[in-house]
Amino acid sequence: MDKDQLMYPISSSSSPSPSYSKLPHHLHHVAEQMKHRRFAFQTRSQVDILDDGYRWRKYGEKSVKNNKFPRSYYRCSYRGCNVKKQIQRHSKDEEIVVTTYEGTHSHPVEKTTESFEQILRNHHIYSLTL
DNA sequence: CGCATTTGACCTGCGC
DNA sequence: GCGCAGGTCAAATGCG
Repeated sequence: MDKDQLMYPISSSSSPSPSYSKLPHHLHHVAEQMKHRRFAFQTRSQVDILDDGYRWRKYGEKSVKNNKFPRSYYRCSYRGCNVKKQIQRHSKDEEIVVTTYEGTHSHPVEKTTESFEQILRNHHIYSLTL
């Protein structure tokens, strides 16, 4: 199949085009800033899927080297929202779940307001990186 | 039917 | 180049 055809719809400015080669350099820089808004935290939890109030659809899973647990890739299922997250377990301490968010939601939270703050409240945060 | 997940193939960047 | 690692696609499949 023709990958270049069906890759990403070139719609908004936030389309995750795999290459910025056609952009001027200063816009390249801006695009970089916008997209790589990412942060991660680690919690001690039996389940890897923490309810953060958003609806996610899983789009991939890859094995991680030196780790018997895979990493799961999710995308926010709100139409047009390109926020992603990945979840994996710590290689040394399998009780620890590492959740990484990337991007900013372009829409309000759909579920209850509690969800995300409850995660911070009910789980012990081991590390947080911006 | 309309959504989500599974899963192997595929892509891309990087080091050798 | 080649091979690997990380990331993504999409057809098949599952489920309410």
